[in-house]
Amino acid sequence: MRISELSRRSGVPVATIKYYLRENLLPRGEAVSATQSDYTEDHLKRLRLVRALVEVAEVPLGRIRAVLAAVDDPGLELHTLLGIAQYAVTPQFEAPADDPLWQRAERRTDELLAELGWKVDAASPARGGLVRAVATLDRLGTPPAPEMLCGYAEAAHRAAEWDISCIDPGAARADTVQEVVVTSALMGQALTALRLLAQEDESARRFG
Amino acid sequence: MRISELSRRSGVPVATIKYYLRENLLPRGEAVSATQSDYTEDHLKRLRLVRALVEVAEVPLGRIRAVLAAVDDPGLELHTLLGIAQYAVTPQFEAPADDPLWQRAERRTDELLAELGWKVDAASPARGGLVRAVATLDRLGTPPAPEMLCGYAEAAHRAAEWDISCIDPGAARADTVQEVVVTSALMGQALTALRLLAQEDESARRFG
DNA sequence: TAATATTGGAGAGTAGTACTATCCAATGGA
DNA sequence: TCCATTGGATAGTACTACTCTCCAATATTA
Repeated sequence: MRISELSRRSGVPVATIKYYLRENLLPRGEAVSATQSDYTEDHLKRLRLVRALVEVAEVPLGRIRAVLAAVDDPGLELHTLLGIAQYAVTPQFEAPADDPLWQRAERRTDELLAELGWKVDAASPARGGLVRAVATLDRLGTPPAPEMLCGYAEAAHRAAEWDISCIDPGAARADTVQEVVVTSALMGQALTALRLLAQEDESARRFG
Repeated sequence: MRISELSRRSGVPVATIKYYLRENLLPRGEAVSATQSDYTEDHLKRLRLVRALVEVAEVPLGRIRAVLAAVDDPGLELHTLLGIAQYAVTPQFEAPADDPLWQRAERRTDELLAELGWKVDAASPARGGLVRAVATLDRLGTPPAPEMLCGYAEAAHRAAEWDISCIDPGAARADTVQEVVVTSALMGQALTALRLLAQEDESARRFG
């Protein structure tokens, strides 16, 4: 198909598709002549993936590029790929040096992880994100109760079990890979939305 | 205290504090002379809240302004305030008209909510966010299984129970209000991080 | 008291992200 | 033949969140 049809079927403007081609977020179509390339269903699929990550998961384009490179790398194992997908959707930041509050948050986080028996990389961006949330709550004068963190961890574990059980390690790799990335990013959005809805319901029951 | 001390104690540059003053994210200090104003501990508290929402929860400044107006409105009930806080942290978007995929996602979402017995506003931004996530997963060819959505909902409900049970309706309003906003936004970050950590652990157990 | 620093206030400038518009020459289709 | 479309490149735009510079009026300090 040509670029105009790709645009029509995806709902993405031609100018934006050209931009994605320039930015290596979408591979070039096969050149048919100097003024025409042929795009396939795979291009459409990839374009939809990019739009899903941009619009819904709000992943910056630079991160999406990294995710796509991982998706296209046939040598990567699923566990590694999941790590890359996670890295992409987790905002990075540097930990402040010599902040006693931060160090306390790190201690509390590591204690929680030890108690749960979760084996995670100490350099995991998700661990950093959790430390930051705990440290920030502490700074604002409302440190989370250990039981609350534990309850949250149980809830998170329940969701993660579904995520991982959805992965069929025997299925065709190309399909699995996109599914891992998509599930990690979009079901994260779903969980966030569901928590807010549950809050609304619970708040209505108690106060409304 | 003067602006330089406010800057030192908060870690926020003076230029940024001036910007927040201009943008009505921080009330002006009491004018002592033509070149000096007095800032209080409340200013520091407010500044920390703004930074927490900007840096950690990644809420845009325009939304933060709306949240702060709600926080400062003494006439608002807790349930209403929670709604405003939710509205602020949920990105807005308009639903596509006449998209059969979207309509299917709406049906599935409403069925889920009915099954769960959750009483939520049909115009709730969180409901919109859930519909969008479901519709996007569908468009990408991996619609979430109903049991999975249900499992996620249970997990979300668990977290939300903690959120709401933390609220003491009898406590001093000014404190409660900030706690509601902060819990909603920052524990959301914590939940996201915990889910990724749980994924990492679960993935390591099964594949790693 | 003189020199230096700080402040409030305003406006302009900057950096990053994600497009969007315009232009061009080379086709392609009616 | 002639008008629309395409690939390719460059420049411009919109938005957010600062950051910088300047000014005159104080404050502080040597």
